[in-house]
Amino acid sequence: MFRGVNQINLDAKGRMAIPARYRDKIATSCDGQLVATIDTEERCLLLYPLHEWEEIQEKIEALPSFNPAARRIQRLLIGHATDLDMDGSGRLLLPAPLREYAALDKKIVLLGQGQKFEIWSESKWLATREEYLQDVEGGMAMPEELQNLSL
Amino acid sequence: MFRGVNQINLDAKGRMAIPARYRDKIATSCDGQLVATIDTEERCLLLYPLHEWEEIQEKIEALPSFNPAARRIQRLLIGHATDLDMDGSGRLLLPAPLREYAALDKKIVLLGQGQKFEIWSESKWLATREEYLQDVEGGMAMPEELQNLSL
DNA sequence: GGTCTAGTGGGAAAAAGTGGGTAAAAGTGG
DNA sequence: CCACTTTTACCCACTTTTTCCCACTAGACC
Repeated sequence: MFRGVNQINLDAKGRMAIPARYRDKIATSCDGQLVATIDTEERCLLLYPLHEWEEIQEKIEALPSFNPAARRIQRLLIGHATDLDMDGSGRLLLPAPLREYAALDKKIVLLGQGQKFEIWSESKWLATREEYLQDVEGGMAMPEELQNLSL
Repeated sequence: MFRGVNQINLDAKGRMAIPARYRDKIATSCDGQLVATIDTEERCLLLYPLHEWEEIQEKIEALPSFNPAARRIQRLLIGHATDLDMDGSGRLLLPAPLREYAALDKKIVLLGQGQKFEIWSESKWLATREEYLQDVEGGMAMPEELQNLSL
């Protein structure tokens, strides 16, 4: 399980150094093979260990292909999914199209999210986080399961 | 399984270089033999490994031929299906009629979509993608299978 | 304060992409 | 049916990009 926020700098070639504390887990769980794709609701990227992604892709491909909404999801998610390998120094090269989608410049944020990571531009992440906090404060509607959660 | 976006340039002869990361898979799975046809819903092309296409063609041929809608699909899909071979440098020559249908000029995009690829003109793909993202944001109606998908 | 490790940058070798030229084949006309 | 023209396909060479590796810096922990 991945968790935590990490501020990371992209270098001039678009590479990001995976924080060392995740490297062993990634190396053992998927031999350094990851898949990055876009998040369709927010302008950020999702980063999965290879086998996690393959399960998801199977589910997406199994959707009825005559359904327009399903076709869209297939095009967006599978269409943007890109295999990435960690290099010898524990870095990932994020392809230009994905960097553009998420507006990643030098400063980015890597968010651990259980089975996957999310990659945000730092500025976008900070803005979105503020927005979320406002919503919670404003008494945003919550599903019942959430209200019964004891932290 | 194919996935990912690839920006590709057509050369003056209408050839497109298949990205190297797909070549091995194509060479082993169908000995470099592919079939391209049109997508009837969007102005893009579909690219299948030969045997994948043959299964699809059998299904299309089996449709009731007295049904006008079925006849249309047969004429459009089978009618435009064209055998293509990778050349020694891993390139495909896209025939002029197909290029015209999908409005392919120099800059095109190859989208991995599981068992097949889609080929788009770059400008059309970017426009369509924006449209899709808007729809997702706007809470477009989704099939039940999709709502239960956890990514 | 020294050593080790994570992070960063850059350079060189290899591979991928691009273009063009030539030979073969197909099509056309006499 | 033969010859000529045009198109297609195959191959080779060059340029650009990518990938891999090594070295340096900075920070942390002993």
